[in-house]
Amino acid sequence: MLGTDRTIPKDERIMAAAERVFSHKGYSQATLDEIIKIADTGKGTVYKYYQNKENLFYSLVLRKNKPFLEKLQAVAKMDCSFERKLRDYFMELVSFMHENAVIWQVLLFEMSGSASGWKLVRKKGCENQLEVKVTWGEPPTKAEVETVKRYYEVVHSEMAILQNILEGAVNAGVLKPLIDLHAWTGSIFFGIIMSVFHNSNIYDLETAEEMATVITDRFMYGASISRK
Amino acid sequence: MLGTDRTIPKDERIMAAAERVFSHKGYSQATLDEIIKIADTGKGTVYKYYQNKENLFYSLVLRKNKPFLEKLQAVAKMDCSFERKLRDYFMELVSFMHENAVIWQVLLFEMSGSASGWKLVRKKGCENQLEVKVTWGEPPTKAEVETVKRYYEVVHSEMAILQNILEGAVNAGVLKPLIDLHAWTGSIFFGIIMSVFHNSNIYDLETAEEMATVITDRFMYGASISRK
Amino acid sequence: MLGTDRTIPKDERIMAAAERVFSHKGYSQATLDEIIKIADTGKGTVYKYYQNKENLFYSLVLRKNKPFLEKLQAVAKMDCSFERKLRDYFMELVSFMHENAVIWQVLLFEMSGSASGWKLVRKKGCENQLEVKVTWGEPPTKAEVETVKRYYEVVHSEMAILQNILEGAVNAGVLKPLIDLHAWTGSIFFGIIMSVFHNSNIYDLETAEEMATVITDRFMYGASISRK
Amino acid sequence: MLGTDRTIPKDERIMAAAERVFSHKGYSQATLDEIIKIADTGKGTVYKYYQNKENLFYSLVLRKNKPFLEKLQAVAKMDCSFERKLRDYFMELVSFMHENAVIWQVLLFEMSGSASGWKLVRKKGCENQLEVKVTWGEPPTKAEVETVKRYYEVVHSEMAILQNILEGAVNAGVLKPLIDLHAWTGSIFFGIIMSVFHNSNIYDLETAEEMATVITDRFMYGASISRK
DNA sequence: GATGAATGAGGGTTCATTCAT
DNA sequence: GATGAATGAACCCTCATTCAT
Repeated sequence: MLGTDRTIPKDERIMAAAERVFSHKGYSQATLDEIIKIADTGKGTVYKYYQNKENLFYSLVLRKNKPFLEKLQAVAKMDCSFERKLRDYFMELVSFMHENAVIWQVLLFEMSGSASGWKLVRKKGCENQLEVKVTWGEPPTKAEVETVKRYYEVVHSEMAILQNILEGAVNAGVLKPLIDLHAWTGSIFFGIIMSVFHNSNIYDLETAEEMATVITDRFMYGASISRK
Repeated sequence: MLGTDRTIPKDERIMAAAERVFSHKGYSQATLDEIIKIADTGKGTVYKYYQNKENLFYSLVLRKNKPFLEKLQAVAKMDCSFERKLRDYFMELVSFMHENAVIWQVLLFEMSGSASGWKLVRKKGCENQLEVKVTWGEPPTKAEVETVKRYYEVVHSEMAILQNILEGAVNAGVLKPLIDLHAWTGSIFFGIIMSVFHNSNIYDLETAEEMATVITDRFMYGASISRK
Repeated sequence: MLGTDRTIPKDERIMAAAERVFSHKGYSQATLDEIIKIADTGKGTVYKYYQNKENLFYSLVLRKNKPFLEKLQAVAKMDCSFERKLRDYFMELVSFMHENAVIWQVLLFEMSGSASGWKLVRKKGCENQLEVKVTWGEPPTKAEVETVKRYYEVVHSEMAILQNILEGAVNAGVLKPLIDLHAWTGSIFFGIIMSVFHNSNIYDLETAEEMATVITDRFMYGASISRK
Repeated sequence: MLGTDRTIPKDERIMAAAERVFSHKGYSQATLDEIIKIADTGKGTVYKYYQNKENLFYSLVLRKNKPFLEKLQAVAKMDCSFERKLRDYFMELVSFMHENAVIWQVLLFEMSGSASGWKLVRKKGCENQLEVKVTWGEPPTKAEVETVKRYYEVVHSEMAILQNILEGAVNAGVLKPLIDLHAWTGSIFFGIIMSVFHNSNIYDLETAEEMATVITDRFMYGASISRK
């Protein structure tokens, strides 16, 4: 029981319990009852610190994301070869996603918003602006948009760093010019994530490292034996 | 109303309605009430043809997967260049995943099994065997394992074909030897899927084609400007 | 137990139980748990027939109001002296309000809307139009306005008949011209209601009759044309 | 923030906050959280000075009633015509009820006691004695009776003064003899209150005055000795 | 004494599943 | 066989009240 340790503040105990439950059950299947049971606390306490279930989840995501982002930024700022930089980024990504697989799966699913009949799409040309695109049903409320936007920004914050690294490499003449850099970034980013999600045998540092190396190499030089 | 056409058997009307609803709402948010309303049938009828909600979802997945697999197999059997084959496989994958984004997202989530405290992992060396790996809590019942296994196998059936294509190319000396071919396959496969999930701007055949070409090219020759 | 009689349909059993509970506890203090216990039914059943608690209450009000309105209308259409007509109207009002004291008290309280920071006010000059007047806090949602409007209309339907009777009398020269007839009507109407609410000793037909006579008499010889 | 002024004692700050909140939200919708936030005090403090929510409400009622009663008594003691006295009483009543509409509405509702399956009824003939009349369910506990009795007495204290005025006028031969004076008093008293509750257009002194005049006039020339 | 973190019973509401018709 | 009325466990959330600090 996580909650048994009375020295840890309630809000942290709740957060820890939430992490465990969301990690195991995903969002919809997770229940506050289970969380408070693990945190050994009352139901009202959760609502004191976190407004509601969604906010608890979001808080968890933010909390996880913060140190992760810092690591990624540190990588981006490193003074070293592009290839090294890329490899390190991938390493961090692989480690993190392995540890937080379920939660980030939920995050990505919610972020896509597709299950609600609408999406957030970057405005063409103006990539910082997001616009709501309704595909069916009722348009979302402002609050709903805000929620998805927050999720979107979490993921985007992680991707943006990769995009920067790639951009730098293109400008430095190390990479072929990439049209639609953003799409490329997404493809790599999501590709790695999904691989991690579905390869549970990567769970130690060594394999993570190995995986990062392979991915980097493949990204850089491709799989073909011949040259184009 | 889909169900109005009385000539169509009930089970098919239910299936069609289920597709519509699951595609829109995902699994948890989908309700039988909405499905039967669209199918214009009684609630008991659903339980007659499909044991329960989960089974209905699975049946839908199977039904969608079948023609998709056939297309992929046709691609694999084509007598043409590896590159063409790859490109065509990607095309089919992109189209299909675009059309069935929400359902397959659910499928992948459920398949990961982590949502229940345990996973299915391929036995090292013996890749056809799956074993249950409990990460916490109670071990799953046989029925639960069976459920996840079924999802796993659906996805695996799609990936296997890609793996075959790659394997052939390696053997033919067109591709560099790929250690852990399975992991590679997963990486590519999931990378594409995720890109599709999160790029709503791919929605017509033309862009799908373009995307497939780019992916193929990148996979084959990499992004580096120089040769290794 | 009201619900024991299996021959009565569930929705009527629920309605009967709701009447009992709302009559006893008012709106806020009434709980669905108690209602379903009395109705001997499941909680979901309530939501099948009535969308939610508020709707259940409103349905109850409508159901009570309908026969009451018919009686009042019958009185208004009677071919007799104005005084007789008025007395009969009062009689019906007194009986009804005695029987449904708590429910109508709730109705009037909710209708006033004052506890929500806004009111429905008749537009000056244009008495059929209602407009929202915010006195403090957030303006109400459309749904909230609609709810209060419905309550308002129930009460108004009862008052309108009295107003008609009075108007007829003024036109016939039996009553002094009454400026702001609507306010007058309200004053009389609410005065009677409140008297009933707080005079539990009026509970038989005889006293109701007596009370009606007294009220009529008092009203007439203040309002009668023939003096001052 | 009402509570910011540190010179005012806590209990008064709480009372002021309670007035604001109960006036806005009614009883059930009012929360202690909002009250203590406005009062800028701790939750425990409320329970120190006032035992519980109900008691806080009652204390508020008493506090409001006291100066009001004094005004009414002053009116009753005035040395002037009955008509003037009546008009002034009405004026005070109208002003007060307008200002305290929500709180007094709650008060009247709770006072009726019917919300709990029993009522307080004046013993016939012996009007000062109250007896409990159970209409259904369990009889109330002594404490519950006491609570309702307290509310009853607040309202009665206001009505009693009107009754005195009327009684004096009857004895002085200004008014017709009124059988069941108490019922009459209630009818007038509650009639005015309800009119105020449901006429939000009375909100300044001038209209209050006007209203009082009209009511007086109407009452008088129906009740005046000089006719029929 | 004053506080406010913590509580948990209880509220309205949803929905997969059952079973009598 | 097909139905859909009925169910009730389970959900998220609120808030009056307590009590350790």
